[in-house]
Amino acid sequence: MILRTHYSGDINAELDGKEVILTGFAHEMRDLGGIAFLVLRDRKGLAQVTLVKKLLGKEMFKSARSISRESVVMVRGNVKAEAKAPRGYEILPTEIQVLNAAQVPLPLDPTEKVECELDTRLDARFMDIRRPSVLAAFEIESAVLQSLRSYFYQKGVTEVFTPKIVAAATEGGTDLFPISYFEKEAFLNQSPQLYKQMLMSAGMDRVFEIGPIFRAEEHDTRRHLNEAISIDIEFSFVDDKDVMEILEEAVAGAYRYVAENCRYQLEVLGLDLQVPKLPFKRITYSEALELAAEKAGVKMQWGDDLDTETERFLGETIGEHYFLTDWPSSIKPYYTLPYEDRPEVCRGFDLMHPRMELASGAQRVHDYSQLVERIKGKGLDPDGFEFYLNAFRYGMPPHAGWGLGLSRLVMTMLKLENIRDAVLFPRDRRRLVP
RNA sequence: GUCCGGAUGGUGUAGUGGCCCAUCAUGAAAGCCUGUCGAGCUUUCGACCCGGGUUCGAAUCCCGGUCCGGGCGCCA
Repeated sequence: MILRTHYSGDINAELDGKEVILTGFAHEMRDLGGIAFLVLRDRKGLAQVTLVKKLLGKEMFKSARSISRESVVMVRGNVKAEAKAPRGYEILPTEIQVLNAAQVPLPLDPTEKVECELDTRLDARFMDIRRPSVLAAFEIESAVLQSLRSYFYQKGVTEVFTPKIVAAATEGGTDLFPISYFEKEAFLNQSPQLYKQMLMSAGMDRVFEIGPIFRAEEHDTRRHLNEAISIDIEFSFVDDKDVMEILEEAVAGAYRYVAENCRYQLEVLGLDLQVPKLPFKRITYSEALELAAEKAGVKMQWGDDLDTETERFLGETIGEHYFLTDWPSSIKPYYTLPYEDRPEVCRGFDLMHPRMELASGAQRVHDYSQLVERIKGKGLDPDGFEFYLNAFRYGMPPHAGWGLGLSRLVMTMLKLENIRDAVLFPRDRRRLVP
């Protein structure tokens, strides 16, 4: 039993005279006395239901015009082409049922006439998402995922899931959330990194995973969350340059897919989406440092991680997506492969949007002894990595991969101010509910 | 963690010592209106984050707390 024949957005004047059943929320009511207009909203748009007192009779007219905003209603009626109606059609109802009445007052205004603060919106997120521009962002996020998945499948990549509950801090540095796992202590995984590498040793050759990652860092910015969705790939028998091409194609492909398939949502958001041009610029870490020193007088030592100021300067100067490559080995993780002829530089890269980092990846170390040395060099204990290191002892193909933040991709694509706008129920330093 | 800013009806706001039993918009309730499309008009309802202090008088100034926003830090 499906309680509708059409979505509002699917109706057009060509259905003139046809009976339809629409279900959705009572968006607003404009009552002119002898005639009233009930605007019904569902996820594809708005439909005007015209209530004419003479046609409906006093009783039905009276009860229909008293429907509270945001109540869930079902309308059965006939489509009528009508020049005076928005979008050229209206519904003349024969039956109106309130399936579930909404209480008043509402926690926020779903018609978006009145502004609403982020905190208020997140507290009443279920209703916030009823706002068309909020919903549009999440529908676009779904389209981005669809685009990425189909791109990976077309490239012959196998989709996998790796554990989110893990035994130990796998990479050092970042803080993990401890959880209780029967009689043991366990953690929420910060990244699928070690597992996707192990799958290279397993001969899976090309894998991708889209799933949650958890960071217990106490950061407090518009672009960080403690739970995020990461898009990860790992390919065998390729190098860093190859996976950078995969990355830029995946990102540009997502833009293209959204531009072609999410016209309604982009219109709701008032966006004219420009598909980024390929290939993205490649800038080495050293070049970035020089650029920042020359033009902005930013003084950073070679080997320092780029601070926010430098990152922002580079973004403004370059003005489009770009890769930062050839990082100092000292500031990239142990699994990043150093260049053979100059080991102080490594084959790690970041994909940058002018506003922020979107992804990072690398050619990986695949030699067991070298990996052990790199782990030691970072001040970590190889014993803690035994389950991981074992995969390097019996034939590990050379491999490379990256991890891309889904919410950051959507946030930058849609020019959202805060990453919380790109996550349904964000988890940050303070927010655990809803 | 730190620096800056903020907290006023359900929502978004105005108000920096008396003009405020608090402004405007939206909303809610009632009424008028047959083509609205942010409909219009009339009436009504609904708020100064918590605690302490200064003062004849505090939404407004001071102290403490809580919460929120933004920047930085942190972010393999």
